[in-house]
Amino acid sequence: MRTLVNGGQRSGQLSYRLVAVGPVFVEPPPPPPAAPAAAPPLPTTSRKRRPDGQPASQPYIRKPRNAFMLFLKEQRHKVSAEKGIRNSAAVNAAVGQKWNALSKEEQARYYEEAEAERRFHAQLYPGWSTADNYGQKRKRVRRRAAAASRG
DNA sequence: CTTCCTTTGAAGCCT
DNA sequence: AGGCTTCAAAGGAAG
Repeated sequence: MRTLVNGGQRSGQLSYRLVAVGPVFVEPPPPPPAAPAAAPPLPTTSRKRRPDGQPASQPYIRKPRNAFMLFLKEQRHKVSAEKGIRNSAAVNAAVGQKWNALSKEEQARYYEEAEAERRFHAQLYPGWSTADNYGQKRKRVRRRAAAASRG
């Protein structure tokens, strides 16, 4: 269990109020197989656009990051400096290759951290689901080609 | 100013 | 049940 602080938030835009409004934290979370060393970071604010038509009083709750996203965030600066590339799309692709080159043991650390972040996120926002963010970004572009080419 | 690009993974949507 | 789509990060590029 972790104390909720207004950790990495800017300008106090997001506030995590964990007042005792209900029996939300009565049950302890399932014990993780391997206790995460560091506290999963709180969801950060996004520079991308806010949901349309939603009141600003309601903070935008972001999806928890998956294992690769954690790896990406950790390696982005290094790879960018090493390869001398600043374009994120190119950097991400390079990090993707590094990710695929990792052993399962090396990847395991990120999967565990991502799992811990998901649990923490679920505690922060018990009723939240990924569907809440559907249609909140982009213009609902059809990207069938991307899904098809990955198969 | 807003969306795209680009990656993998999670998860909801839709058939 | 399984394929498809969106969104997580992120910053230059494109519109």
